[in-house]
Amino acid sequence: MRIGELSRRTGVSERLLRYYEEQGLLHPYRRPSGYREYDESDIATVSRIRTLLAAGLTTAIIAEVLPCLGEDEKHLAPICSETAEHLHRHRTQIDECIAELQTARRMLDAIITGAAREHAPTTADTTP
Amino acid sequence: MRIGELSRRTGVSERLLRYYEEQGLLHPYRRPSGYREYDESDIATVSRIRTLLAAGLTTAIIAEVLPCLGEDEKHLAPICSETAEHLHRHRTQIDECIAELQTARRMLDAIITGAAREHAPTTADTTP
DNA sequence: GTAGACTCTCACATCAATGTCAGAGTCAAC
DNA sequence: GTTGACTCTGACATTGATGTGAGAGTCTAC
Repeated sequence: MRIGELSRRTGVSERLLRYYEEQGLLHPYRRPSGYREYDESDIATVSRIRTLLAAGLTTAIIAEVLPCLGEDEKHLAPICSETAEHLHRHRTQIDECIAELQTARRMLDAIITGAAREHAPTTADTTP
Repeated sequence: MRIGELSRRTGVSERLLRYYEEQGLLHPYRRPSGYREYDESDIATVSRIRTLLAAGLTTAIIAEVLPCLGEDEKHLAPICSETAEHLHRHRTQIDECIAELQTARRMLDAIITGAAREHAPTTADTTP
């Protein structure tokens, strides 16, 4: 498919799709005309890129990490230890962030519940 | 303490500490001279800010979330229904954010595990 | 073949998180 | 009361992820 379709199907602007290619995250082949040609798997790749970007990774890191995430969870390429080091640190940060957010969530829960019931339980079970 | 000490103790530049204040994340009181005066709890706050920023949240979001991470679980103030409405929306946002981060975390996990073991289990137990 | 939609490259703009610098005021120790 | 370290505000620069627009080439359906 061409860039317009990929853009529509992923919700990511064409500008960004070109940018991701420039950063080495996507590698569409080119028609003789120069038009980019993407395949179905690129949809999943774009989705992954968005997830990792949203989690605070940079395109540089993602470029190193993406080859480790094969089409369907087959991460074929091994990564250098430096990158692994970085990933470890970032994972820890994400863990901390999740923990913070969960704390915030519990707190909100307590407030909301308390507002509804006129008092706040210390430990609220809020699992959806 | 003044800004220099907080900067040294948190490792965050004075420039950023002022920026965080500008964004509503910190609220030091001011001496008559205009000097900012921080207290001990601001160290923890700055640490939280760094964690949340590193995980991809914006200062705007953090500004809304931070008050929910109170010093010691004191959320006594009763709230109007409009505020409750807001809290509900916010809780949803936090839930989405947590879900996104968990997705990213699983992704990182797969990569790290795959790199370490040369093959990847579908569900990796990576709790430290 | 041609019109309209699509794509190309390239360049400039923006936004958030940062850094850096300048000039002026403040604090503390001597 | 003076000096050196600290702080203030304010302005400009940068970097990474984005948006936007221009001008030229390409595709497709008629």
